[in-house]
Amino acid sequence: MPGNAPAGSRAEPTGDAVYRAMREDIVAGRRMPNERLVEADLAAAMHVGRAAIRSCLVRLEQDGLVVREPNRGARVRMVTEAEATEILQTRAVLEGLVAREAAVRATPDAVAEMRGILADMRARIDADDPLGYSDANARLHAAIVRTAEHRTAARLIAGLKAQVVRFQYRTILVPGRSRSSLREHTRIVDAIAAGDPDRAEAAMRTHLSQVAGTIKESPHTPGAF
Amino acid sequence: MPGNAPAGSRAEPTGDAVYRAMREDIVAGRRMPNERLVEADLAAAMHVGRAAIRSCLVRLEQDGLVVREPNRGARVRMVTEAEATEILQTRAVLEGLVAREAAVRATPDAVAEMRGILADMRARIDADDPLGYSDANARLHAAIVRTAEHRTAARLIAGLKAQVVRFQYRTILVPGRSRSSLREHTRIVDAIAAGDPDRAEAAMRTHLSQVAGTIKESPHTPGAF
DNA sequence: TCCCCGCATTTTGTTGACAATCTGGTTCCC
DNA sequence: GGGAACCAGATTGTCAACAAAATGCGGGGA
Repeated sequence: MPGNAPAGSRAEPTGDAVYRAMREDIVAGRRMPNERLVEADLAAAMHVGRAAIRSCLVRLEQDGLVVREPNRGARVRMVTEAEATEILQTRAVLEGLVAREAAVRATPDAVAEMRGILADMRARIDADDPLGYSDANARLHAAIVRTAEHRTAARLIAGLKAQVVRFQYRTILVPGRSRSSLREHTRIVDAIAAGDPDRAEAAMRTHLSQVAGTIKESPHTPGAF
Repeated sequence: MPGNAPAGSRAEPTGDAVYRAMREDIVAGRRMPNERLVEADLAAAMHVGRAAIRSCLVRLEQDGLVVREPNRGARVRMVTEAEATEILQTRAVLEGLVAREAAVRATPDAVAEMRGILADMRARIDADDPLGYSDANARLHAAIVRTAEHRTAARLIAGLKAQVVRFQYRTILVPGRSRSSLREHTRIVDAIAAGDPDRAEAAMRTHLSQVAGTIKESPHTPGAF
């Protein structure tokens, strides 16, 4: 087991904290796309040296969350609709791989957890709680990724997800989407429980294709975040 | 077209050049795994400030090519065999996606180019030139990726490839591997030429499964690079 | 009125020095 | 003799100041 990050140990004192905070700001939409990220301002706002900000911006650029032009500074990266589609296609095959691995490795405990989350999702639909549903949705995908024990795919998926959370909110408001989504998720979990990798992968891929289709069809809401 | 890096423009004056050089050093194996990367030394060796090296190391860490521990510096990342397998699995699904897209988008010109490369590969086998074959191999994959016009997948694949080039050389020496490899590649190109996405994806995935299998079965050669 | 040129401002890129931390060997005490 | 504290060397993390570059504005000329 190649030492993954020991959860308890301290990482880069300031640098890592700043990175996480900034990243969270961007993915949560607190920083608007195309917003300029001036190093001095950020440093002052976060009570930290400019060097830390700089290093952080480099990392975020590598993550694809910001763009940095040579002598013109950094801006929050604008993800176009076409690119969001690309990203979702990519996520689809990666999560397909993860579902496949999960089907191979799933323990009864893991399956039980997934079924529990499915039940929660159903409850959220009945309670007409789209945000709660969305949250349970995320938990289910996370559980599948965890079960797969595939660090490489997990890392890539996390990176891609961060780039498109902004588009996510569109799907959770489409009427009737939740019910079909739940059906799709149930099929995925069934395949994993049955230990059928092919079916698990196929189910995951059709699920994410549906999501992509929903995003493409849903209307633009430019400044709506 | 969301402005990709305009090839001709100048990027970060020093930073980008240093990054590319260092990356090439690691990928090409001129820096051994686990080798310590001391900022001051690198800065002196490359005639550049420590800040540039620092920024470069941060980028390489995000690429997964180096590991940086808090106050203990950076080292070239050691990729275990198990991890190489993970990476190849991931590449398999990503290149599968790319092959699928290529099948949809392929123009007659693109297909002609691929067939030309296939012919070259055949010639290299007959000439008993494994390095030339390996090179043509890379060119074919690159041509497929180019045809697919899928920037997201292309970026991820490039990142993964960089991490495992070190293992690549094992496969090209396995006797008889070249001929089956050529067969697999021919099937991929046939499917792309026929505009059959499903078959293209399947062919690419079986091909990369074979590669993964070959790597796993081939013997360790610890210090051999 | 419109366009082009030069200047001041803003912001990034770079350098150097200093502080904090870790490593490894040494010494002192039991 | 063994183990723990300690000290010197090395290396990273941080900061402040300087230099280079780009942007935007205002003035001058056609």
